[in-house]
Amino acid sequence: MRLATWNVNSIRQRERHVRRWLERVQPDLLLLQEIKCEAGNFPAETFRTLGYETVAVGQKAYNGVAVLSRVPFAVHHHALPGLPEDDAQARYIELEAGGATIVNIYLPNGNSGGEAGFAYKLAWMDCLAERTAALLDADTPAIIAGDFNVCPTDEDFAPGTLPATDALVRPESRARYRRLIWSGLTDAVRALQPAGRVYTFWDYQAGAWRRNAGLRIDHVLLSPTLAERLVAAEPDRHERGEDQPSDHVPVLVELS
DNA sequence: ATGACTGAGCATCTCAGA
Repeated sequence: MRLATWNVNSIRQRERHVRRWLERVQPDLLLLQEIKCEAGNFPAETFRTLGYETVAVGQKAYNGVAVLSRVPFAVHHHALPGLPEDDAQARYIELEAGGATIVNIYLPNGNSGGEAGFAYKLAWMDCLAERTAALLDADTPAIIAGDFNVCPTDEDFAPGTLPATDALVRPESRARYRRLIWSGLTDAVRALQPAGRVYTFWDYQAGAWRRNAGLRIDHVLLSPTLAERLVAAEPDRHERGEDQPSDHVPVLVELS
């Protein structure tokens, strides 16, 4: 099985990029974040003609997640279980496909909205940890993937790109990411490339792509039995060099 | 010294992204 995650920064601006990428790579599942539209405006028909069925959870202007699949699936949750009922931010889809639970997340950035915005990020991460612990306790094969908005270690961002006060690297964010790892999940990319510069995002500003001043914030986490089947895991840097690209590239994982 | 974005929206600025 081949699965990818990709923050597209507006599906309406990136529809042709996604279409071309699906034709080239042909993954079984593609998890999208920041579709930036309501579910009814998601271009599902475009992807259906390529053999992919779609589920989208969206809202106007911000956030939004979707899953494209060419294998049968069943949607289990349209929001992160445990969050307040009135939380309307479109950041989570959980489904079952290929005998595994697939969780697609767009984790809050945490840099806007002051301390309240950062507190929301941390609460969201606490809630995610509860959810993943429940899946692992039940021995459910699970993949937790998406835009985590966390650089797990200092090796996961280019020197000088972020101040220590940034929500992507603050100790509180990293501690919660580590809790996910310590609970038994495997970071697929780092399992195969334990050290060195691996990035999934390059800012549009200041020539970040040209200087390779990137961040590694898009992750694929695997439950133990799926981690044993890990064959490949790598960001597709090619996409960042395309015309009018997203600031994130796809991360592709292959399981035997 | 360096370089100076992108997308959405009740829009021609503001907010968010990271």
